[in-house]
Amino acid sequence: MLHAVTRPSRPDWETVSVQVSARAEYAVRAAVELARLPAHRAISAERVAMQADVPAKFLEAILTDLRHGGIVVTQRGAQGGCRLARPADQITVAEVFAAVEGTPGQVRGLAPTDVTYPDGNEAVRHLWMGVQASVLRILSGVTLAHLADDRLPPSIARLAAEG
Amino acid sequence: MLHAVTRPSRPDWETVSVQVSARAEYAVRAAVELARLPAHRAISAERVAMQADVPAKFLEAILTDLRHGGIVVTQRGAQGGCRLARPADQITVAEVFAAVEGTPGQVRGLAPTDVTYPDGNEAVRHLWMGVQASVLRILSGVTLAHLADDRLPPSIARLAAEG
DNA sequence: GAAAACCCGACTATCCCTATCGGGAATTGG
DNA sequence: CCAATTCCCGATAGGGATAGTCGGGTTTTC
Repeated sequence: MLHAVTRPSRPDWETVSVQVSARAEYAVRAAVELARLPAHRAISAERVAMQADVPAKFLEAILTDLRHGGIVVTQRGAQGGCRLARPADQITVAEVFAAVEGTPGQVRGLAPTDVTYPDGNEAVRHLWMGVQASVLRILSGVTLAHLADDRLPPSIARLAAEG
Repeated sequence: MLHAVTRPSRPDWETVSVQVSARAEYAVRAAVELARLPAHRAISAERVAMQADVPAKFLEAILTDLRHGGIVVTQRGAQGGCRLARPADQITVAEVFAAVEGTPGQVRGLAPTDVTYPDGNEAVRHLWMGVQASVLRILSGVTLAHLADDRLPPSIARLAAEG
């Protein structure tokens, strides 16, 4: 028979799976490299791949997404390349994610607003929505300029330290 | 030539992919069903599966994880079944996740503390850690008792509404 | 001892993610 | 004009994780 042992609500083995896809991570790293260039200076995708340590052909595909998402602009031909479409302090990490993640905000393959829960189970859906909002809030608060300077807004740095 | 058009930092197409696995979702739903039982009352896995609308054999595997994680206790034999190991208000959703998610807190398949970034790119890693801490904080703030009553702590309900 | 119920390892099927390939189209410098 | 450079894009392969199933074994109760 078990007693109702009171456990700490956050034992140290307790974690949650926050998975950042390689695609998203590479996109951020690449964008940060671009953010470190002098304004309006373009460099080739291959050089970005080297500097950000990302497989070159894969990065090419990612840059296509970033271009479609309005994060970067590109220029073909000799002396072409790519650069940020806007100043680095006006591009948030959330926007970078949105550009590269094809299927946003999924709960079991469905858009969270579409998941139907029986009556009396709305709270579960709201919980997923809350998590999503929280993540979005963080990623919207960090710009490429922050990352290019290797810093974070204080509130987020505090969160990271608490981890 | 592009002007530096000032975009809103959160256009409405902007989302992030917060993926809740079927496994985790089922685990939470099942645990909530158990939380709604009278104290110390056990029911069979198959009935839980029906009530929570989860494939029966799959739930069996999930319940094994929950048992290993100390979330539920089970009793074999006729009139056996499973029930929560502790009062529902002492079990957080974070614990449920921890029990069922095999490979927690990954960034490209590595533990976030193990991902090495070149000098000057620590902020990126801190950002992932911040996201993770934020998610963990939310999931640690919601108990099965909350969900069984179909409510959330006010701060989290507010987050969900903002979504 | 039969029925109820959990227990568990093996297995399949499928999907998505990562990554690459090959060639085409634009641009520029000479 | 030509050739080098660079982006552009669809097709596709491989691998690993995820979802879900199967069959049979074990424990407990009536």
